[in-house]
Amino acid sequence: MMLKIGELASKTDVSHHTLRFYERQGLIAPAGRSDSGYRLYSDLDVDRVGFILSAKKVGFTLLEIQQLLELEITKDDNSCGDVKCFVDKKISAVNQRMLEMKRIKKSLQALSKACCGGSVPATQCTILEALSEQKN
Amino acid sequence: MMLKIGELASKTDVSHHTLRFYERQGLIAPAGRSDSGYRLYSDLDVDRVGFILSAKKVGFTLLEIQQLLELEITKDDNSCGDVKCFVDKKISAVNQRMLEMKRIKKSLQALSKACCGGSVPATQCTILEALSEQKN
DNA sequence: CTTGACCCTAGACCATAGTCTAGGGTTTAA
DNA sequence: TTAAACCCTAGACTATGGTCTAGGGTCAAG
Ligand SMILES: [Zn+2]
Ligand SMILES: [Zn+2]
Ligand SMILES: [Zn+2]
Ligand SMILES: [Zn+2]
Repeated sequence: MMLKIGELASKTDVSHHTLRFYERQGLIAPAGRSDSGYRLYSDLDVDRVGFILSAKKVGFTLLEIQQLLELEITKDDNSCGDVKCFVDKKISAVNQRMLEMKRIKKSLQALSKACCGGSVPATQCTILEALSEQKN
Repeated sequence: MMLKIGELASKTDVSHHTLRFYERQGLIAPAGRSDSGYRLYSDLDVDRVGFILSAKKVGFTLLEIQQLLELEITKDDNSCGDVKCFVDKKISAVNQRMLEMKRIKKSLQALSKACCGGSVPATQCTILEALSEQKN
């Protein structure tokens, strides 16, 4: 019933290095310790690693996951609105980054389009010229 | 005609810290040094900082900018095709990242949609439940 | 001749998410 | 009893793009 770190590692496919790293980051702590100081994890801890992995898959950072876990643990004192708000803020941040990436993509495509791409020397390459242009 | 680092910094809006950092990264080197060891920059160096800033704006990393500068310097020996290929590879990478962001955005939106967002306790919050779900 | 503004090098520090090593101790099985 | 396999802590190291400090040297004006 209690797992040592190596067992948890193979069960969750998270390395023991990473599990200890998550512990230092305050994401997970073993349910107890053996007499010799070995970490001992319970089934709840296994679930917790699952939560962390799920949250990572949807793009949350470790800090955000820490906050989500806090919400989870104290969920009786939090409302659905609190949790949804947390997710919606993340959606906004993701949207922001996507807009920036779209801008970048368009700029790059414009550069690519203007370049002949031939085997002629790049002496007059429009890409290099565009990047060299002074915007004063 | 020759600028000291502080002058280049205010001219380009790049801090002297960052200029020295770029130098360590091999992006730019002063045209010369004064007797007392001060960095002295030429007009070409000003252009070079402009190139770096332009390339940053379209999303290139410092390593990529280093490679682009290499292309620029040896442009007589490179073809337009080489330069365009470099940009197209970057576009592919950007597309990859955008796909991943879209996946994340959709997941987050699905989570948000399923949650009632009300002021009821989050004890049965579908978001927390979805993240807790085991995918074995 | 001192003050302030500038310059120098070398190196520490920040976030982010780990990975790995050194140098020990423990457990288990042959 | 000894070797393998596991565990422990503490801390270094990776990439990325800087920022900042410590502890000096230089230069110009008053
Ligand atoms: Zn061309
Ligand atoms: Zn071209
Ligand atoms: Zn609800
Ligand atoms: Zn909810």
